[in-house]
Amino acid sequence: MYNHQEIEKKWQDRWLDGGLYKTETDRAKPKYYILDMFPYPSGAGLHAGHVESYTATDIYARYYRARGFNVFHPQGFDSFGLPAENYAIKTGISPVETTKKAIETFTKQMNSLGLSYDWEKTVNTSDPAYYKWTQWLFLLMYKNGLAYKKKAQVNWCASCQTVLANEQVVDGHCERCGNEVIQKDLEQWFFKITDFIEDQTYEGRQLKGLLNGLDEIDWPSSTKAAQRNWIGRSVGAEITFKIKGTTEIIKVFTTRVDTIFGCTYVVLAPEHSLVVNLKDKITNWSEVDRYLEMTEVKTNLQRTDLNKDKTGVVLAGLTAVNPFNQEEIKIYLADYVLASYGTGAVMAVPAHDERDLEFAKKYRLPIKIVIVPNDQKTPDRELIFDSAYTAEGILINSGQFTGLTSAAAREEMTKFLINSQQGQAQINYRLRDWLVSRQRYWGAPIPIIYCEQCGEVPVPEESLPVLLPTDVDFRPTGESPLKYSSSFQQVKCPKCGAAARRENDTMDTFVCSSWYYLRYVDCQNSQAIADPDLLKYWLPVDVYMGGAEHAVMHLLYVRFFTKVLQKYGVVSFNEPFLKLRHQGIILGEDGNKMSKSKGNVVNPDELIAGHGADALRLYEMFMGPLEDMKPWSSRGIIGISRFLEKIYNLGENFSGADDQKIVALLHKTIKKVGEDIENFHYNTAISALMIFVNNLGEYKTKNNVWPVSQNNLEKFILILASFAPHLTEELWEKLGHQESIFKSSWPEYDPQLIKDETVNLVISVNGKLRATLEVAADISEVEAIKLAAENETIKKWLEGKEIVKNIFVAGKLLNIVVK
RNA sequence: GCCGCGGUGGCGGAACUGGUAGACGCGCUGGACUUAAAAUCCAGUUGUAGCGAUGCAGUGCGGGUUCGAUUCCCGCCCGCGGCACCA
Repeated sequence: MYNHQEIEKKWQDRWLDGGLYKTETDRAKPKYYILDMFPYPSGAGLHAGHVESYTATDIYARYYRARGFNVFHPQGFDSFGLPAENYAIKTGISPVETTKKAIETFTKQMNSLGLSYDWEKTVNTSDPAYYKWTQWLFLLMYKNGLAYKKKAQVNWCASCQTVLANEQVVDGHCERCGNEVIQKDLEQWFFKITDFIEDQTYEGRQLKGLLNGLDEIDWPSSTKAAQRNWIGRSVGAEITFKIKGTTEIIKVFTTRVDTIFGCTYVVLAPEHSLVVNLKDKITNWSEVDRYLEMTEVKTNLQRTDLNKDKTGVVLAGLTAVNPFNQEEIKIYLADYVLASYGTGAVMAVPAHDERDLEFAKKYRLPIKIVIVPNDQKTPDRELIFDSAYTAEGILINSGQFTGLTSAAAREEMTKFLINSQQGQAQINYRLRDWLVSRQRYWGAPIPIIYCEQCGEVPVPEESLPVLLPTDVDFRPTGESPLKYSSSFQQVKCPKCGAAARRENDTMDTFVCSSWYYLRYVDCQNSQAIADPDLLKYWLPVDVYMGGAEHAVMHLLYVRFFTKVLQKYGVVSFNEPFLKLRHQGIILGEDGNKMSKSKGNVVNPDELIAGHGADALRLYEMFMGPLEDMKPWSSRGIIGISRFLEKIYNLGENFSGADDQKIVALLHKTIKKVGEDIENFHYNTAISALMIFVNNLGEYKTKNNVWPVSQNNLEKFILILASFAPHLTEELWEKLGHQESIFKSSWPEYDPQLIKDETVNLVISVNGKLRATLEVAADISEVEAIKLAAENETIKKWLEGKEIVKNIFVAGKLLNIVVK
């Protein structure tokens, strides 16, 4: 009987005690670095999604080891963060304690899945030996002007009592707790991620930026697209409008200079500095002031609500001048223009922009058509009044530019702007610098000291790490709890020695996870972030696996860090992860997202106890394509248990000579499973393994003996081993092997054996299948036509018809075209 | 609105560069074993007409290219994900 509990426990103990997964040091072998996104060690333990992605990489790691690669496959813990801190606030138990316990649980659970991690290579972001280097990296950024403090409108979550990065605000709400995010004017630390959007040259080296780097990596197109969207590059022009009778100017940004002859007014964001500067010239100030007050109390969410009516107010007494035709136009203030993007001002072209049209209709502003479709037919005014013509076309009513296409006009008009010094070509980005400071306790302290004399002073490298104090009150107050730790605050200025105070804020946990992948290779090193030789040998990561929810945030930040590290010579590569794959979300059995409240959560521990780790691994890989979202099925895993029991039975009851058909199928299966693993097509790999067993089963004798030689059975077990490590290791031992199956090589298939001698030749008439004939694989067209003509069914279909032609695909089909 | 991905039996899904649609698994139906059930084994299982051989229809919808289309092209519909008053 197949007793999975006994077998799995036995081998897990032996593997760990025997150091089976210890990273090899033989540098002669080609390396292969396979990495999982490390988990946040929550108190809830592993969930089905963890099992899915960790199993996927485990199979990959075992396969590449069998293929002769020096595989590096570590795992660690992203342990700083809010849940542990919030738990501490509730219970008074230190995050240090809860984190330690959670990591123990996670490690135990991962081992119970038979995952082949080398636990000597691990990281824990809340360990001072780790965050010392997080702080070191902060200083690297600081020294190179990439970390700076700035007062700005920032995102504030009142529930988490901290500021957030733009990436952590989803639809105006906190990514963590769902609370609505408000804007606050605060002084905060930023990383200059915007410096790395485009390619740059540094000390004679070409460094790829965040945009172009995407072209060189094998990542899902959706993830690349998400990053490009987030960066939001727009190519256009900056144009200067003079304000009549003053020395002031308005700069606007547009991607459609070609429409500028249709500009009938200019709009400023309420926060625009001109409003205050020109207060004296504005004749309706009380009205303007009322509008300013009204917009000030609105949240960002309210202001960017697409469904609301556009509002605005004219700046009476002011007139702007269109630099192309000297037309004098009105200036409006409206909160549909964002202060944070471009110049905070736009030229309004109602005929060719929906937003401007809506505003123009409401305030009865002129609408002037300057672009017509390529057929030169002027769209009628009624139509324009309904909906703006936003497509490109041919320019009309545009002075010397009339008749040009939109694309040509943009070029010519930009030249005109440059020559007349009224503007320039301009590229704008949506991406803002990364706000990294947090007013929370459970994170890496920012290594900065403030001195009355010397100002902002970085902590000297030799004083790192700046330890997170333990004498704190966790309760959030809107200021970092570190402020109230006396041990933390007692510090002398590193420059002048006078009494000073520390920076109270900690770093965003995404900073900790932006570099962990390189620490694994030398995780004990206290002298350097990692030994350059080790970095050179193992990096970059060959395959990275994790959830698609990190498409922007983690995956963008980690690329940014890598580019910084490359620029300053810490690493020699530009992109951290050559190949990236996402595991799909596993839904509850009811098709909904798993959640405690819905009661549809599946528990890996229970499944391992009931069906075994091998069954759980195999089933999650069999459910469907790895990257797809798919519902759990408690029946489905039973099908896998049946399959594994069959194999156990096969391992105990086999004998005899091989059937040639079975041997051929075995070699085909070896080929298919290998190729499928390489492409992460685990579902079809498992299907192929099942087909082999099913076919072998058909030749089974009456007394239940499987007709296969030990030699060939071993080959089958070897290709199954990556999926079901425990069962295959057990059978391997039963077959008389002393050494682990995971020290064996992947079996080679014989190309001669997988060639079919006969094939089912499809005979179709006018493309419709009418018969299949079993024929020699190398049958000629002439022979095939002859055989088809003799076939009764085919005869019937050809009766009274004239054969126009025959299409013959060797070894596949013959299509007879008749009239 | 823009960008990315997808739509195939009762269900999860398979189908290489256009060439037997529905592999594999679940479920279901019938049978064997059993006092009975579970487990296991055998047969069947896209719909439809037919006792049957077999025919017809069929991969979201409408067109097209082709000897032949789930696969390629055009136009739609629907779902998921990203961005979004970003000018």
